[in-house]
Amino acid sequence: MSLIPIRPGSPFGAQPERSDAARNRERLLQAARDLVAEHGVDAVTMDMLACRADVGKGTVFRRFGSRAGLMMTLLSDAEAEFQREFIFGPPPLGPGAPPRERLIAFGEARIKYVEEYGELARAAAEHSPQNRHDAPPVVLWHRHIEMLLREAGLDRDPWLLALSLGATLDPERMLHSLRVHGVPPERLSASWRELVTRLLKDC
Amino acid sequence: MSLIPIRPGSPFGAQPERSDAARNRERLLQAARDLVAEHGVDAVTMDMLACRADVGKGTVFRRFGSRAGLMMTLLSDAEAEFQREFIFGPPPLGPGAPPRERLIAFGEARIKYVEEYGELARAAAEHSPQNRHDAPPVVLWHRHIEMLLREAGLDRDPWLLALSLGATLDPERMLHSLRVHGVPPERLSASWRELVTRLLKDC
DNA sequence: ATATTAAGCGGACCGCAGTCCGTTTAGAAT
DNA sequence: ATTCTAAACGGACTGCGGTCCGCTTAATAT
Repeated sequence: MSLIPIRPGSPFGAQPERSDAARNRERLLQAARDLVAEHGVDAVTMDMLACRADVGKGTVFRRFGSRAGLMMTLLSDAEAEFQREFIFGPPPLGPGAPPRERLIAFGEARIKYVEEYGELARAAAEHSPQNRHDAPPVVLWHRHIEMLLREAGLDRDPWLLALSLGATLDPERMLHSLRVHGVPPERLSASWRELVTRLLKDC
Repeated sequence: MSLIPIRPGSPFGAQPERSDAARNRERLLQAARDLVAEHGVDAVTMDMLACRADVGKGTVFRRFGSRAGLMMTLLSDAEAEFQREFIFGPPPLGPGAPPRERLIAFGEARIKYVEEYGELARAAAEHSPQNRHDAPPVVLWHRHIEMLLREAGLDRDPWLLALSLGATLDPERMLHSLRVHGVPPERLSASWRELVTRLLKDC
C-alpha cells in the first residue's frame, strides 16, 4: 500500500530511491547530456548510453522506459521553465495581458523553444502517437490554448481549434521549416501572429 | 542514357519490367492487401509479407524501398483518385467554386480520406520527417492550399499559412482525434469550416 | 542454340529499441 | 552481525526495419 509514484525521485514517490539507483540515474543523465553534445540527439543510441554510463542496458530502460522517455527527462528542466513562464510569468506570456496577446506570445515562445530544443523535443515524441499527443506537457499546452481561445470569446469548439493551433506549433513541423527549408524564425513568428490575429479578428 | 524511371512499371520507365519482377510485384501487392485486411496495417511486418508472397526479403525492399514505400504504393490508387478530384473534378472540390468553398471542400474530403485510409496514410509517413513532409502528394496538397489562399486574396505569407492549415489535416492528428478521443468526423468538418471561414473573413 | 549481361533474387546479416529473467545488493528487521 | 526481501541490476535475447552480396535468370545479341 503506497502512493502512486509520479516519477522516481519525485517528492511524491512513496519511498526514496535506493542509493545505487540514484547514483546510476545521475551517471546516466550526465552521460546522456555528454553524448548528445558530442554526437547530436539522433545519433545517440541506448546501447551507447548504457556503455558510456557503465551500466547495463536493462538499467537504462528501467530508468526511462524508452528512448522517448529519456529525451523527455533531458527536456524536463527546460519544459518546467517554459510552463512556469506561461502560467505564472510576466505578461504578455503570463497572465495579465489580453488573450490575443498571450496567444501570440505563446507561439513565439514555442518557436524559440523549438529553435533551442527542437531535436530533443522531436526525439521525445517519436515512435508513438500516444506519447506524441497525450504526454502531459502536450495536454497542458492544448488546455492553455483552449483557455485563451475561450477568453477571447471563441465559443465554436475551442477544443478542436486549439488542436489546430497546436498542430502549427508542432516541433517536428517547425524544425522542418527551420532546418530543411531555411525559414527564419522571425518569419514563423510573423505567420503565427497573422494566423492568430485573423482568427480572433472580431471576438 | 535513359529517362529517369519515375516508378517501376510506370509509362515513363525507360524499359519495361522483367516478367518475373512484374509477377512478384503482383504477388507482393496481393499479399500485402490480404495481410492488411487480416491483421490491420500496424501488425503487418516486412518479413511476414515476404513469407506470404513466397519471396525473399531483399525482393520486398528492392520493390518498395521501405515499409513506408509499401504503404504509399498501397495508397497510390486512392491518392490518385483524390488528386484527380480536387484538380479536375466538379466543384466545390474541383475548379469552378470560389476559393473559400474549395478550401472547405478540400478539408472535408481529406477528413473522409483519413476515415477510410488513415492507418495506411499514417504508416506511409512513419519514421522519416523527410518522407512525411516532402513526399510528392504532401507537396501537392500544400501547393493546392497555398494557391487557394492566394486566390482568396490572402497575401501575407500564404506558403507558411498553407503549412499551418495542412498541419490541421495531418492524418496522424486526425486519426488520433477520431479513434482515441472519439470525435465524430462531422465535428472535425465543422471545426475546419469554422477555421477556414474565420481565416478568410474579409479577403 | 549459345553466349552474354544486367536486372532480379534470396536470405544471412546488421543495428537498434525494447524485454526477460537469473543474480546481486541496499537497507530494514531481528 | 545475520537474515531477509524487494528493488535494482546486467546482459543475453527477441523482433523489426533495412542492407549486402554472391547466385540465378530473363531478355538480348550472335
